[in-house]
Amino acid sequence: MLLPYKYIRIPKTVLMSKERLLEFFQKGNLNSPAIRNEIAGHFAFKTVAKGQLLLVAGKISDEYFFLDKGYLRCFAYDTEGNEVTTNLCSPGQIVFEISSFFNRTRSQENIQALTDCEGWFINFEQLNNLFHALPEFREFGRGVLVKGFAALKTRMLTMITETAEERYAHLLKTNPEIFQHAPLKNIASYLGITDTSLSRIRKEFSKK
Amino acid sequence: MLLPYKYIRIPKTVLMSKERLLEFFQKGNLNSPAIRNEIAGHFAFKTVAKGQLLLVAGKISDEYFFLDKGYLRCFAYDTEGNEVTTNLCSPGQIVFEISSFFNRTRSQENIQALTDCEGWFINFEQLNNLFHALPEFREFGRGVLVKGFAALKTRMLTMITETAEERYAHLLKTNPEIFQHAPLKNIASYLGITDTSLSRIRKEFSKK
DNA sequence: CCCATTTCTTGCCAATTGGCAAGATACCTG
DNA sequence: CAGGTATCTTGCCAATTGGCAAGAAATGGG
Repeated sequence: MLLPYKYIRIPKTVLMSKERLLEFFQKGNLNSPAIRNEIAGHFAFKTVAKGQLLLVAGKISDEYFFLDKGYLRCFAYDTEGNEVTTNLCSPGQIVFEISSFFNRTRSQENIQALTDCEGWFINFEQLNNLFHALPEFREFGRGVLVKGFAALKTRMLTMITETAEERYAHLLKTNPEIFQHAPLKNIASYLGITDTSLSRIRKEFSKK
Repeated sequence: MLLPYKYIRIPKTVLMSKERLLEFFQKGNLNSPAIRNEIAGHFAFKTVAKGQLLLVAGKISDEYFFLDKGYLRCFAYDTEGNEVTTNLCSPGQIVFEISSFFNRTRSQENIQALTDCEGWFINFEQLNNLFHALPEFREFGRGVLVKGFAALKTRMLTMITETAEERYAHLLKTNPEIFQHAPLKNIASYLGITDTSLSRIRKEFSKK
């Protein structure tokens, strides 16, 4: 029996080239092409369809995922059970739940595809082996953590020092594409406001 | 000529024992006493008098500092030049500015002693050498970053989901000692509110 | 292409938080 | 221990943000 068409179709856009993964390594100061290729060889291809979860709360994050194409969001829940978008991820980033991944504990967060996504992943054991085998890759891996940490510190500072409208204006300037891919209600909770307030802020903002 | 007394006096409480540093290593899964001692051997003693800066904005953070006694705060500036307390640090923690330290860039933040402090530090070069030499210590070092990252993520989530009063109540419950050592205006900006609002929240809160 | 569902906007009003300034309190230094 | 400085509190009022509900718009699945 033939499988239904939708199960065997591979979108034409899926080229499965590690080009951008290798570029990402290069930007992260992995200067030896041989080492970049060696590392990339341990990453496997993965797609996540729009709406699907790359990580489900309660499970252990075991994919250190380089997002090649598409957009993802991370979300947790508040005390009343409402979803709160904790991060919005664009292509060219590593996406995973740091605490669950490295401590091997159940994740508090979910990671969901906002659009159809493609990328490359490696699991904890293989990543750790590579870290211990390759000093350059350790430095690279630390750089990924440091960059993420610094970004979150900056975001926390803006939560303290800026108004909702200023945070909105800043996101619109630095990450305009996300508005094409994430629902406004997700962007609202990411900015720390309600969707109602974001709607009003956008209305005011468009007048200027 | 004799030095004035205050320049040569060493407080009686300064025992300069690495006891708590070694305990901290043990809690961080460094299970070999020999390795713990080896690592501790590279840390040097340091005091910071109340009000003094462990790190000055514009300089490169080069001290990975284990806070043994006392309390520290990290602070940055908003666009109008007002101080914003970005972190409050209690004994038993590693304190440094991650981005400046690992990227060797100028710090945006200051680190200031809220009380007289004592602790142990190691510089970037020595720390990095130890990381490359000792796999266990790398895991430990990663654990320090992961823990700090996770704590900041939790704090960001509370900034989004909780009211100022709830954040205050939470800090009072989880870190009551800090109220003995940090001025309320620092605690206020750490909580993301003005000192005026914190004062009112405390007034309301004490009624309950 | 149509219907159901989700998302977004808007009006009305309330709750939260902030800004300013004055007075009270605590703290440091000589 | 006295005076100056920094911190904290409080009153008054304004700005920001939220809650709810209804309707509009967009989206997705059959």
